[in-house]
Amino acid sequence: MSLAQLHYFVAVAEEGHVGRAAARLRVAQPPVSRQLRALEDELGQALFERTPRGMRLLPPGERFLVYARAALSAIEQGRAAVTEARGTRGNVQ
Amino acid sequence: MSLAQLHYFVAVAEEGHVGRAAARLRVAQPPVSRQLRALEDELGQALFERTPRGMRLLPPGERFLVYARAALSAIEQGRAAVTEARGTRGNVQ
DNA sequence: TGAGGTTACGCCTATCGTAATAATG
DNA sequence: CATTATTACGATAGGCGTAACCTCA
Repeated sequence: MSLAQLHYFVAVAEEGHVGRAAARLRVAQPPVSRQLRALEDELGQALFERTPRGMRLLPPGERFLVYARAALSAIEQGRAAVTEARGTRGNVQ
Repeated sequence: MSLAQLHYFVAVAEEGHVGRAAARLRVAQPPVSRQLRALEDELGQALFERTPRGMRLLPPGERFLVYARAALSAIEQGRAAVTEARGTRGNVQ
């Protein structure tokens, strides 16, 4: 699993469309499609249903989405916590 | 930032020692050392103090540790949530 | 037959491990 | 001078983009 996979997964879940997700991510479609499949392979579970109209989340995908967002959010918070720390690093001892 | 960097960071924070962290991660020392530095570079902030005895967390590192663990934990929970879903995927519709 | 997703393939970047090097108490 | 971290370097693997292909209503 990789952070890119989580980002791609969330984007596709939100767009319901690999093409739009890729555009939003400023990446070509194939990487998104591949990483999505790799993620499903690793989890041993399909996360999306493929339809001629796009991608629809399956129940396992819905469940995973919650934690994918949580993980990405934690990382952003961590980044912010460290960045805000600039100037507070007096006590290096 | 990568998940490997987060794993490496947490291991080093817990071990206080790149060598032991690497052994625990079943990886050579250099990758751990490099990824740690890359992480610090990306965050624009030192996370550890280097001593001849090993590595000690600096305040920004302490702050980041909380969120790094949260992110990794969320991923594990996500994995579990999907895995447990096996057999519950009746309503694919 | 058109909209959308996937596979093939070549290139490029990133990461690893071994070995050598630096730093510090 | 021993312990620990870092840098050099060659080899490998992973990921991207373009282009071609498949599928289904």
